[in-house]
Amino acid sequence: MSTTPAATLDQRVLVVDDEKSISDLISTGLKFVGFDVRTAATGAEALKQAEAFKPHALILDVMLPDLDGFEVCKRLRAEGQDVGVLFLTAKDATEDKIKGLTLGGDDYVTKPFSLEELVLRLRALLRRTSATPIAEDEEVVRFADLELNEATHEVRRAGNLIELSPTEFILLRYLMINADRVVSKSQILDHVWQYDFRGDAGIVETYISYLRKKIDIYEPALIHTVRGVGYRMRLPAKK
Amino acid sequence: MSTTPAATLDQRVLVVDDEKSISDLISTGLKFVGFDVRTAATGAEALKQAEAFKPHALILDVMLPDLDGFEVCKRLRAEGQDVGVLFLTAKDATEDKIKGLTLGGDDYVTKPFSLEELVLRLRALLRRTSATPIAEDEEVVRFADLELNEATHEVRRAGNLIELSPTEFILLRYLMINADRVVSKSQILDHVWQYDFRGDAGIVETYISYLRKKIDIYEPALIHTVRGVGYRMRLPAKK
DNA sequence: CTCCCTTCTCAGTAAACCCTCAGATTCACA
DNA sequence: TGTGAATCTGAGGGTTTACTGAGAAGGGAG
Repeated sequence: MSTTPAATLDQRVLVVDDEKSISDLISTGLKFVGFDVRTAATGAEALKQAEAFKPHALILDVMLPDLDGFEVCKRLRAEGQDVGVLFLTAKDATEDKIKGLTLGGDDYVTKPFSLEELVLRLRALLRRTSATPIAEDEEVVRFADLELNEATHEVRRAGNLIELSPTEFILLRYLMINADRVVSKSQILDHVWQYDFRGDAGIVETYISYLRKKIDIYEPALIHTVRGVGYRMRLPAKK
Repeated sequence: MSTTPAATLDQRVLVVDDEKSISDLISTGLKFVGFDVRTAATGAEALKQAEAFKPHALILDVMLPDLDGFEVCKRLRAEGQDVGVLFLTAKDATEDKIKGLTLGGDDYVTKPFSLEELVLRLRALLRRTSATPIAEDEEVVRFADLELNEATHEVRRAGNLIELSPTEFILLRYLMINADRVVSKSQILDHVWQYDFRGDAGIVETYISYLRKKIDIYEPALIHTVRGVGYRMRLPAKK
């Protein structure tokens, strides 16, 4: 859905959350973009699964019914499992627990999150923790004369710098990654907006409008409406 | 995260501390910037490890359950192991023990420290103790017309000397080392602030503000906010 | 002990952002 | 060409986020 499966094929991710709705959401989303996913609902189960599954990364809720996320992480590391961890935390979580996470390449995402945001952070984490050094342009998404850099958060069209708000940035990235494909408004809503968003899909139209005013003031227009279906990023049809 | 791994690749460091949380912190941080790290929890273990591992440097807590740090150091030297040592001491340690250390090229850092500070001192120590003479500008970080000298602790912009407090210095250095990349407030907190800091990430905003008033009174501004993400040091965008 | 520097907190202000809504516009199809 | 549905977009309000000045707390130097 969001990138070509080949790019992440064989990357194993263990998702640990006791809310089934959340772990389902994440697991479906990740499977779709090509990860090999397992889930666990408790800390104990996570430890057991990790041993057999040998994941490249963990997505780990800090609030679990038995052990907390940090404890799970600690025990894994003690066993020598060298695995990057992406923690899920409530927004108002006490910051002192969070502190120190980014040192070892781990990271955290606050609930509620959007799928794209999660995948983005997961990929960044896997890049950091993998042995191979980070190739410069692994962090750049391109389409036509559009260029979106995840490391610098810069967006350029034909070399011109474009300022985007956070939501605009994620939306544009989603469109670019799905270039040439039609994505529906509800798909966009599911991926780009936080999962607890309970508003109208009309918000997507608003943001598409914002984007057009920023990136399609240049020729040719790249964002196209497919009436009754959704949106599609493409170059003008040849001939 | 903080420097290019290549720069320190293959440098072996032995970390000796009986508090696991501390040695973990240091070890993850150092591994991440490219050092080859081993750990030991006691003086005896340290001596054993050192023999096999042949580290280029030691990070050595002075308070160990068996031998104290100085004793470990003495015995190593007696065996002919010529290795630089970075001592870790409590803030209130008797200074007379510490004095005289810097004569031999060794150094010390007081607990609690920040990771960047530790890495900074470790690198300086390795430069001093390595056989190859110290290249002058290995100790200078540059970005645009900004110049930060690690040896003299001097900062200049367009030639003008700028007075910075210790925290401001480390923060600026962190931004410069990560020039062009966006660094989040939690990343900054994890690297620049002491590991026992239990405050709000808002402190980072305050210090960014301090820095701006000192270095961005010159044109062009170099410290840029990426709303919702973090900060980024960069030259003005072309176009 | 006093003064000065530094660190950190807090709160008020300013700005950016997100979202809703409604009127205008476009499109498909009869 | 007329009509309804879908889409576009400007305006505005409420919320969030960042900036900055003021001041308390702590430590070190003289």
